[in-house]
Parts: sequence; C-alpha cells; structure tokens
Amino acid sequence: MPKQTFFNLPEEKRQAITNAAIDEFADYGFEAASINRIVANSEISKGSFYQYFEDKRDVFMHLLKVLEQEKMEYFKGKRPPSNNLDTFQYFRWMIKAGMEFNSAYPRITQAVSRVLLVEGLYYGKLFGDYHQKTLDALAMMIKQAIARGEVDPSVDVDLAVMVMETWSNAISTYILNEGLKQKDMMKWVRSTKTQQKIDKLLYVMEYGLRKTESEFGTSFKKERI
Amino acid sequence: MPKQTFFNLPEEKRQAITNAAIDEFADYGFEAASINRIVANSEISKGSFYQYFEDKRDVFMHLLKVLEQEKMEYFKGKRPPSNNLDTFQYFRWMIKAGMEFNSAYPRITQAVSRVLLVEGLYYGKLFGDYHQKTLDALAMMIKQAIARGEVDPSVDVDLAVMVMETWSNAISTYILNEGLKQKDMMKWVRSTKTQQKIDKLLYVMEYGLRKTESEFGTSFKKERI
DNA sequence: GTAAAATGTGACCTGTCAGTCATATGACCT
DNA sequence: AGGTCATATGACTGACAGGTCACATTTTAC
Repeated sequence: MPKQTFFNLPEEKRQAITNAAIDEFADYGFEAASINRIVANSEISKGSFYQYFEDKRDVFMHLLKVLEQEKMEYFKGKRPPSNNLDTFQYFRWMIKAGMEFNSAYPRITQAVSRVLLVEGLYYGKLFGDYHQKTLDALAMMIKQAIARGEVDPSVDVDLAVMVMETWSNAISTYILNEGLKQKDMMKWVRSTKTQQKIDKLLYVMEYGLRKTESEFGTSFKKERI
Repeated sequence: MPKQTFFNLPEEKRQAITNAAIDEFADYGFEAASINRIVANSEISKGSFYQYFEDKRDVFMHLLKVLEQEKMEYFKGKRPPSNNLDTFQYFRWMIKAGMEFNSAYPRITQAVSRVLLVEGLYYGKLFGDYHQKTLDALAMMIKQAIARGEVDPSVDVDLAVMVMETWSNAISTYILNEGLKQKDMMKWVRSTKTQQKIDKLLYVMEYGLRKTESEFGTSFKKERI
C-alpha cells in the first residue's frame, strides 16, 4: 500500500504518477519496469517516489487498487440482461462485459494483465492472493452450474476452473492484443465480427471442437446474448 | 547462431555452457537472465562467451536448436500406436508423448517454454518465426481433420488453431509446474492419475464443458490412448 | 624451432538500476 | 517573527548489467 503522503497529494499529481506507472508496466512488465523512468515521466523526484511508495511492488499494488475501483465504478450500472441466464450464458455475458471494460481502459488492463498473467506465473508469491480470489469465484460458479445440472457432476471442479480461467485469459489476451492494433478499440470490440469471434470461442468451450450430431457452426447465430 | 569457435570446443565444455544457460533461462526467463551468471556457472571467461555467441539471444537460439535435436532423437523411435487414429486421438497421443519428453528433459523444457510462452508474447519479433512453425503445423492438422469430417467445416481454421495451441500450452504449463514439484516427475506423469487428468482436459477440448446427452465423465475410461 | 593463427582472459568501459540522505522549501501555528 | 513539521529534491552509493579490448596462452603449420 502506498504511504499516506501519496494520498495527500493533489489529484492532478497523483494522476500523473499513476499514469506514468501504468505506461511503464504496460510497456515493460514487472521485472523490467524502471522506477527511474516512472519518476522521469511523472516529473517527480526520485526521493519523492520513495516518500509515496515502499518499492516497485507497492506502486503496482496501487494500480491493482485503481483497476479494482474503475471496474467497480464501471460495473455499477451493469446487470446481466436477464436473471434467468444459465451459467454459460452468464459467463458469456461476463466475458463480453469484461471486454467492454478492457477496451475502455486498455492501458491499465494491459499493464495489470501482463504482469499478473505472465510474470505472475513465476512471481507467484507476490500476487498469489489476487489470483486466488479469481479462482474462488470461478469455483463457486462451477459448483452452482453443477447444482443446476448444466455441467456434469462428474466433472472435477478444479479442472473446470482451470478450463474457464484458461479460456478467459486466452480470449482476453487475444482480444487485447488484436484490439490494441486498431485505431478505435472500443468500436472494434463492439463490431459484430469481433463479437462473433468471441461467441465462437465460447461456443467451443461449451461444446468442444469435435463434430457431433448437434448443430455446430449454425448455432452461433441463434439467441446469443 | 553461435559462432564456429563454439562448435570447435570439446564436447564437455560445450555441455557445461549449455547446461549453465539452461539453468539460467529456466530460473530467470529471458529478460532477467544474466550473461555474467552463465559465464560464472560454466567457468569460462566473459571474453570467451563473446567468442562463442553474439549475445543473449544467440545463446538462447542455441538452446532452441538443442531442444529440437533432443526431441528429434527422442521421437525417432516413437510412432503412434496405430495408423488409423483420428485427429483427436492423434493430438492426444502427441500431447502425451510431449509430456513424456518434457518429464525426461524438464529443465530445458522449462527454460524454453518460459521464454517462448511468456516473454515471447512481448518480444514477438525475437522468436516469431519459431512460433509460426507451430501454428502452421497445427493448421495443417486441422485442415486434415476437416477433410476427414472430424471437425465441422464451418469452423474457422485460425480459431481452431488458437484453441489447440491454447490447450496444448495450458496442459504443458500445468503438467510442468505440477511435475516439477514432484520428486520423480517422470513417474508422476506416467501415473494413471495424471494420465486421467490429461485425458479429461483433452476430453473437454473435444466435447466442451456443457452437459450433453453424451456419456460425459464415463467415457474417459473407455478406449483412450 | 619458430612464426602465425586461434583461442582464452579479466580488467575496464558505459550505462542503468534500486535505494538513501543531507539539505531546501514552504505551509501552518503561536 | 520564529519555530515546527510535512514535503521535495537530486547528488550519491554500491551493485550489476552487456559488451570491448589489449594482452597472454595454446594450437597449428611449416
């Protein structure tokens, strides 16, 4: 957690520092991120930085908090389109709403996901708690899905969590990487083409790649959220 | 590519350098890997290092080559148990054979996959060619599967490639991370429990998480490779 | 045996890093 | 005005990075 001095700062200065940190982590990841550059880009002195934060981890933790708040704010008004969604529909809605958020705040999303997804694997101890929260939420979802008879009870919960997390990360990473190449990411994410791509990916998560007797390939067009 | 001087070295010394490099990349990834440490651990001088290699990328390229050769060697004798496997059975065999290899050569696997999977995302240009090879091979496989009627023709090939690559990476990463915690990784990988876990994951890739009329959860036990 | 070519070496270069600290500034209180 | 206390600063430290180079040693060629 940043020190009190940081929060005493005028809003403007705090923003400048936060933005510089976002850019730094987004561009370099955690390991290679340089406090010297953050300091230079936010036009504060090195000494001041250490009055505000303990160290690199501390400033990144601040970004996690900021992201969390932005998300809370963003999702405040949003509700799923219906209360009767099954788990897969709900997951689909969640993914899509998540993508909307990401395209609205692409840089901080990039910064955090780069560090957590990628380097988090190897610096597990630094951000392990944060990861565990996500896993717990997904496990809850799966258990509910099993209780509702939407997922087979013989499915291992941990395994299903891994599958959903893998999908969620893969889709996010894919969309984020592609989206950052566009000039208007938000518009691109909302385009039917992109939405269909997401639909297809989620469809494969539900029904798999294997050709079955079911209406593979056509059902995308039907009643999707 | 390493310089000629490197290949003139006595086998023993070359091994020492290679092993030190493997340890370094496995422990620190590409960015944080230190040439100074490699040099210290292989007991050569800094100057010598630069007689053998251009730079850090060069020594990593050498590891890629070594891995490729080891794999060739390893798979030389191995053939799928039958010539009539469908694409999914073949993929399953490939993944499992890959796991066997990984558990036989865990350190170099860890080194290479850490760098390619994780940092490769952000240093795409450094190792992009290598990645493209994998994608091409998978695309070929999918097209064949579609031609054989095993995968629906309406499936987007690139999308299917992404799915298979994601799965393959997810499984590899999972197995490697868990396996490295065991005292005998090879034994652990070969255990029925682990094999079943892999089966289940691949099953989900084929048929998805969604509960269907099919015999989900029981079919693992049936005629798997 | 000797000259030439190849290989080996580590001190040294420049640059960057995280982190510290003596000192300066300025806001607020009495 | 004088005193106090939070905040701001950037030169400085020591560690380590990648990379170079003049020189020492060994191998090869004749």
